[in-house]
Parts: sequence; structure tokens; C-alpha cells
Amino acid sequence: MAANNPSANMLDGSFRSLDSPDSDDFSNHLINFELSDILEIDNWPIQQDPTLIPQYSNYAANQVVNTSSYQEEPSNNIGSSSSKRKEVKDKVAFRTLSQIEILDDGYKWRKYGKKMVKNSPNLRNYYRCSVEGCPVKKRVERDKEDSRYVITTYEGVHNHQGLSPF
DNA sequence: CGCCTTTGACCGGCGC
DNA sequence: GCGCCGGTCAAAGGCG
Repeated sequence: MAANNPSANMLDGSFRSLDSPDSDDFSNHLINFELSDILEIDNWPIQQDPTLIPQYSNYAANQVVNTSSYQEEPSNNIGSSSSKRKEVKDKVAFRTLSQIEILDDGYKWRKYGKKMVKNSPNLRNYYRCSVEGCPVKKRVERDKEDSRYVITTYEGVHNHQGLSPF
């Protein structure tokens, strides 16, 4: 299951390659992303700010062709409920056109669950940051309609320095 | 040998 | 109150 094949990570498309020398500055933390497609999940407001993305993920080159992001509203009171007892954390979702589900974003993840969501034939994988004390969780699933896309949802902010591949 | 994945069970919220 | 549904736990095995 360890899809570390370099060839498997290759994906042709309109991705902006990082081979350019000017992208050297992004080698450690920041990588240019192409935001072109918009995904409609539930009623989440869609955030198209590209600067939001490198904060959460720095995918290696050749893995990402297309991404879009969304962020959940901080506090959304629906209905006449008096108050919500659940605290809302930072939750950002990415939709990525990729052949593989395991995208190396520079952090070490430990899988802790796998589930099937109803109305979808695809599995949903639950990951957690391996670093102790780091509250960041990650949810990876494939798009219900387009299995070419992978939806990755990050929750929380990393407590530590991300280990970068370089 | 240590850390990881796997897998079913468990749990809590919410709708009926 | 009960059952569905999404999320998490934890034991056990696997792999580098």
C-alpha cells in the first residue's frame, strides 16, 4: 500500500512544474498552486485565496494538477438552537486531481480509521499527525462523482515545524 | 524492534 | 427512545 513509486506520482496535465529555477524559493514550504476548479460540498463557502493553501500543504511536484480549497465558517448557528456545544476548529478542504490518495505534504501521518460514507462507494480515510501534541487531523476521500479527484480535509494547525523533504 | 496499518467495535450527536 | 451515521479507539499483525 505504500505508493512511493515515483512513476505513480507522475501525472500529466496542466500543472505548473516546479522545475523552473524561479520556483526555488518554494522548495521548502511554498508551492504554487493552480486554483481553477470549484467544488461544491454541502454548503461550505468557497475560499479561493491561493495564499491559504501553502499554509496547510506543500505537495511535492508532479503530484498535484489541480486544487481548490474551502474553509468552514467559524461559527454557523443553524436553526433555533440556543448554542452549539461543539467548538469549530480550522478546517480547510482541498480537492486535488491525483491518481494516488497518499499525497506527501511534508508531514508524517498516522492512519487511525477508515469508513464508508453512505451515498458514496468510496472509502474515507482518517489520518492524524504523528507528532505528539499536534492536534492536526486529516481526512482523505475520493470524490463521489469523479474518482479522479481526491478530497483532503485538514483540521487544525500544526504545532511544530513540518519536516520538508529537502 | 519500533512504528505503522488494519479492522471491528464503540461512542456520541441528531433525526425520526 | 431508538437507530442511523460519521468519527475514534485499540488490539493485533506487518513491514522496514
